Amino acid sequence: MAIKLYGLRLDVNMKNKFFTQKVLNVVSQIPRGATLTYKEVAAQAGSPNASRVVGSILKQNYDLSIPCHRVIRSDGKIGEYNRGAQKKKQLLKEEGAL
DNA sequence: TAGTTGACCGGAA
DNA sequence: ATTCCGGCCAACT
Repeated sequence: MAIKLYGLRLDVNMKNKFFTQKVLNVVSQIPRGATLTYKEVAAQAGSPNASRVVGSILKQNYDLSIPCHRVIRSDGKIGEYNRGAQKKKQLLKEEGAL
């Protein structure tokens, strides 16, 4: 559904490709040994309340050049991972991020 | 195009 | 410490 507001088309229920690109970019910039939370990534990408969406985006991404294992939950838990939560924990430990 | 689904978050019980 | 619940919003169907 599209809503017109002051000449702007706000598409409800439709994708925001800018957000997705920004998320991937932010995650790819996380240095070795550092971690960000899903919420922080969402904020960096311009949508502070879209932490859950960050997860679904990273879930879709299989590009190894994007270190999505460095994104963890704000409550201190590790969170999920494409190749298994154990693998994620192991990678972080190897980088000294734990 | 409308409805459903989560790699989440923060507060409440 | 641990579930439970409502809100969030791009992707999926």
